[in-house]
Amino acid sequence: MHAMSETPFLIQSLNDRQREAVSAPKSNLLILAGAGSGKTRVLVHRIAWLIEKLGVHPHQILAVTFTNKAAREMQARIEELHGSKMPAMWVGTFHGLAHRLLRQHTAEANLSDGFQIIDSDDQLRILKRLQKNLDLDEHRWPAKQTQWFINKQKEEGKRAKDITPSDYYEETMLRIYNAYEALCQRSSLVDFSELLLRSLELLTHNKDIAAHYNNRFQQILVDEFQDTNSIQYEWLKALSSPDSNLMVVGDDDQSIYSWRGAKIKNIQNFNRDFSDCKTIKLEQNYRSTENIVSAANAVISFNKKRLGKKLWTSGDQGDMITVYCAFREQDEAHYTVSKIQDWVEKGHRYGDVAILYRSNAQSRVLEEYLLDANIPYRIYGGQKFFERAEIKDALGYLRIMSNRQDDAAFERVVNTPSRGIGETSLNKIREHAKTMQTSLWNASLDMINKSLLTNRAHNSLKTFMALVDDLDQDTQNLPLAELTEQMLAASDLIHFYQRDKSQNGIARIENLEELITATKQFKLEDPPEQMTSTPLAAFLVHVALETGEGQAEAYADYVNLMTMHAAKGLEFPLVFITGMEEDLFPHKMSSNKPEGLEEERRLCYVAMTRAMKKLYLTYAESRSLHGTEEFHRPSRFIQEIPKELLEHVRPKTNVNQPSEAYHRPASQTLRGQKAAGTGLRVGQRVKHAKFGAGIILNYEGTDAQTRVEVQFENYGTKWLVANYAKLEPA
DNA sequence: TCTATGGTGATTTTT
DNA sequence: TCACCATAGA
Repeated sequence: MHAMSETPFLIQSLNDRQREAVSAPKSNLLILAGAGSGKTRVLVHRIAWLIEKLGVHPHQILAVTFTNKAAREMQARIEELHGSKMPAMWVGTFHGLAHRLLRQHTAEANLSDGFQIIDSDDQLRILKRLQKNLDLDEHRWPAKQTQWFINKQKEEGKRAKDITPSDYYEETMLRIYNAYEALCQRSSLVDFSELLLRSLELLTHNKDIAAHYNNRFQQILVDEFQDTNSIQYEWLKALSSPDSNLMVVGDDDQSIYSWRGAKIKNIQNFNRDFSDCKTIKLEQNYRSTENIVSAANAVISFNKKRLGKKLWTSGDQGDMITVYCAFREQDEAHYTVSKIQDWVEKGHRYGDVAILYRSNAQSRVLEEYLLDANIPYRIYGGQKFFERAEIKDALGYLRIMSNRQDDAAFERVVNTPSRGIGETSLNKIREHAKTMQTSLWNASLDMINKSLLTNRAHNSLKTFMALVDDLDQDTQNLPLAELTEQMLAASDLIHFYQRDKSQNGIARIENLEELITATKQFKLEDPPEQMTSTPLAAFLVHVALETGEGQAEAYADYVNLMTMHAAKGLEFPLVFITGMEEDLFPHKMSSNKPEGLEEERRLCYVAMTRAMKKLYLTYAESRSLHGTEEFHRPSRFIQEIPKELLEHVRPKTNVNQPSEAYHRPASQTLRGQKAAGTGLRVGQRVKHAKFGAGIILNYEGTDAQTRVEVQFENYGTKWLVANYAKLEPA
């Protein structure tokens, strides 16, 4: 193997700490990897080292990530480094690997071979229906909240039977939880948290199976460890043994998902839970300029609960960090756009640029200005392909063709497009299914046999069921793409959406066509998918675990818009962090509790460390939020950055001599704007006791210190403190 | 079954 | 403000 001879060279290309991590003897390892410190590199090299130097067989390695993207990247880089495919190694996401375990042992996991995975949207629909069935008022018991409760319990490893209700609320939640568990079991449906819980139970209830994997997985590696939740931690414990080693890589300073159940404690207690553990810190940053690194360090140092780590770089000092104080969000957007134009005029790409914000709603104004300036952009984290309504409809048909007991799919498609099975008949079917303790499909069959429905519903239902049965029959031996095309035609879905001539309808048809393309491209590559009974079932598994992100054109040159959360793991030469305002960032929902505030600060650290060359922080003095004009102070995070790293910019607005850059937004956005706390507006005519008549050009500040700039007819322009100047409207 | 209207509430999101 | 929802009415 040529890889053997390459290894020394590759090792040399690492820094001391990285090399220490990669070449450590077999042991438990905690790698604290700062932003941009090359953690994926270390993970990948460690795997190569294990195989080539420490005699570990790929078969004995388990590598876990959070996202499919990260898993794919890791797999590709290992294979590239090693020089060949490594099918024996398990690389995947927590959910993907849990699924694989379950497929491998369906019987022991008490699942049928054809079990399918549902996403959170399906889960919510099931719960809504269930609650209606239980006669629970949807206002008093919002299904969203129930969903949250159930997932929370599962993530703590708790089944309905494990919980003793302490009040009426929990009692009710448990009733639903029980009904939900029963329904999923009956329909062979598994939700995301169930994948983990069920596979954990598989291991804890079957000592021999656990022993098999304990013995097999000698080396377990985990990426983004700071994001693991309780059940994922337990899951890792269950797969490891005293004879195996865990290498976890993470950064407590980048833990931004506690609200999703991630436990920082996992990384903080790792040393204690896993004996004989060595900790290595990767602190050299290869991404950003020194100024950016210093600024990020300064901000994060305000957090109290840290494992302690300080990034450094041997790179250039770089530019100062520019702080732009805008009057309004339009002004902020305009400034951002103009700086992007400057960047591109210097010969750089749009694709180098990221605009980050705390909440999705902030993207709108930015989009308007980008559109206006003809700058191509892309928003990350919109709706995922396989989550679109029309795609889910199509998948609903495919699912029920694959498994008639799938109640979620039945509900979705029985009357889509409408074929005369209304709410009344559906309720009867649901009722019947409930009393018979069976699926909607079986209940329908029974009702047809016993003629329990009105004629119209009877016939419609019969047609629907025949449609599904026939489709299934007729397409048994067809390739997936043809099967899908037949289904779209026979179900009338295509025609249903073709009738919609709007922009929206056209897009939906395009998406359905895209679905056919997806079926054409789908190959049975992953072993767990091979373990399903049919190619169709395999495809359904694939789409359930793979939401269809990131198929962006490889060399498309777009400005990237995304939330700070979505930016984690990415890097861009030029980064704008917008909306640096108190109550927006840190967000007011988080800033009351110290833990919340610390997480916001970590988010700021994450956002800042995305920037490689140049970082802009922008904020607006006033911003319309939920319909009202709000005034926010600049974010405290700006003040946490040492002054000497910052360069402040503020639009100058002088009506006589408008400065080129701010001409347009200034005149447009300032006019009519209220100078806070003064009762005065920009553009308003006023009279001063000494200076006489004038017009207000600008203002500054938001409290008792607010100053206004007035152009007097006979005395030129002056800045006056509004509270003292006694300006009268004229 | 489709459309219009009003009430409501409004971080962050992967699988 | 705006988008999403549920409900009512044609």
